Amino acid sequence: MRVRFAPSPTGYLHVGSARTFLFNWLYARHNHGAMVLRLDDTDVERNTEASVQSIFEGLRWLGLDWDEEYRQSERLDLHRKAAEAIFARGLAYRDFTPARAGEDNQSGAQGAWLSNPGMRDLPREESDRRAAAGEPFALRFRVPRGEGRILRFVDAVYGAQSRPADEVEDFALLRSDGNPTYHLASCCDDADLRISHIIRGQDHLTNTFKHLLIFEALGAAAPQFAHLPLLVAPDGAKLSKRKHGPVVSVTTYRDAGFLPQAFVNFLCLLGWSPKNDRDFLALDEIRALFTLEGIHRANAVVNFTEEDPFDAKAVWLNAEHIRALPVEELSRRLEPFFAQAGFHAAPEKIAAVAPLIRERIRLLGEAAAAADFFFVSELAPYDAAELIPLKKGESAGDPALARRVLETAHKVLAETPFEHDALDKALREAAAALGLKAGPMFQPIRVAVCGRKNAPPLFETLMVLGRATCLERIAQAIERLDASPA
RNA sequence: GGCGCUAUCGUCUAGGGGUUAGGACGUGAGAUUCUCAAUCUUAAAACCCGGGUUCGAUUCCCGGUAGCGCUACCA
Repeated sequence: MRVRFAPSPTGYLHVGSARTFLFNWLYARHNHGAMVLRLDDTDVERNTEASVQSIFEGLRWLGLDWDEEYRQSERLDLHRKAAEAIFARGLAYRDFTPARAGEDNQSGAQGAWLSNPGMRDLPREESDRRAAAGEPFALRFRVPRGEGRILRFVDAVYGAQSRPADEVEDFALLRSDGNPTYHLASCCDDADLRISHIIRGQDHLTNTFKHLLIFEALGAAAPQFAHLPLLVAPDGAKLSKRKHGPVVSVTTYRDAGFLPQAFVNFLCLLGWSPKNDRDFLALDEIRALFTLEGIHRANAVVNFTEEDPFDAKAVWLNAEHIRALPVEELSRRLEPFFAQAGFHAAPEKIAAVAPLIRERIRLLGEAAAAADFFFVSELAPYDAAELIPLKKGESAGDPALARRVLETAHKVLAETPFEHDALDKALREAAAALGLKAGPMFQPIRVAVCGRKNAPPLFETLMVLGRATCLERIAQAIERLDASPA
């Protein structure tokens, strides 16, 4: 059992490509087969080495591996020889018609594949003579006509497919520069590399009939086919960089702080179902559960908007995976995101912070904003009014009360051991002594210490911050209160 | 235009001749907690349309419609 992923390196790794790789990988690993990575770089004009690197980078980030690696550009001899053999067998012919760049024949032209009349039936002597004279030509496959031949294959996802050969155009095998086309190169390599299952996007479903013809001309058995429903944008169009921007690049997800396992989890659910009502899945589980039968046939929409570039389910899955991570690993994942925000802290510090924010972030990229007060030496300015607890329905609180709370807190924190239970007990007792519930007691402290109302649980936060910082910030909060009007 | 593929809540999907059409995300409401988050409960939310087959179709068949794909010397 051998499968392959064959991207053309013309840009970064696309989420659709990533999913195709994933499905191939899952199939290979589930069935103990080989995963082949082949770079289909026959389009010299558009291929770049940078793209090759970004594909590798993306796949490595996903945590998916492969067993063999090839580049089509290094296999051109094979393709040309195959083309010659096909030509020698009379299964292809030279087409001397100049290439028509950008021209389309969607506008009602009947039998567009016959639009180079004469070429198919050009006498061999004339063809040879013109070729010898150096006239450029494309090599076209001579699709059987008028024989009533029906091309058939059974797709593992879409079922039995058939098409009369008469409806297949005489597609090109070789360009006029002598380079193989995708169809030729791809089939040659699939045959040569003994690929047993081709799992690829549904946009190739109709192309498969051409490929059947090529495999036959090559004298090779056709592999099994499984076509995958396409990933589309909310507007229904196939995801594309030009139309949809960076949201189609896996690096965008990575840089925003998706965990690879979460992203893989999200991707696998697009067009495939474990059929067990579960959504949160680890890679091992997915691999164990994966079958081609679980793939369904309709295109899947990846939801995103201008304001919200990530599918809500992807974000939720990421939050779930973040919570499932051991603290040490989460800390390790968080470190670069903190560093990027200018927070360079010791691993122990990050490990102490991580548990406090893990339930409050959905993307690793949100961590810095959620935990800034743990790292900065000086709190960003905040409104003193935040320090003043409000009763329900009240529009203005009592600054004097806030002041009393903070002064009490300062005293309590100066003499209480910075341990969870001790802080809990001491602060609650202080609240009771002031005739306050926990809420109005804790809020001023929280704001004083974090610079904002919404933050992790108070005692844990105080402990991570440490006594000195807490006392200093509470003192500053009191000053702030005094300085503020009203 | 031709050919092909597809069609279940907003989205990802399960299901399948008789079901209260299931789950998840998201959304609303409530509970809970020192805030936020998390968690729990709960609500609203779908079988594209028309024919046929059938005692009975969302499910099977046909047609329509819509979306997508292919129709390149792109892959």
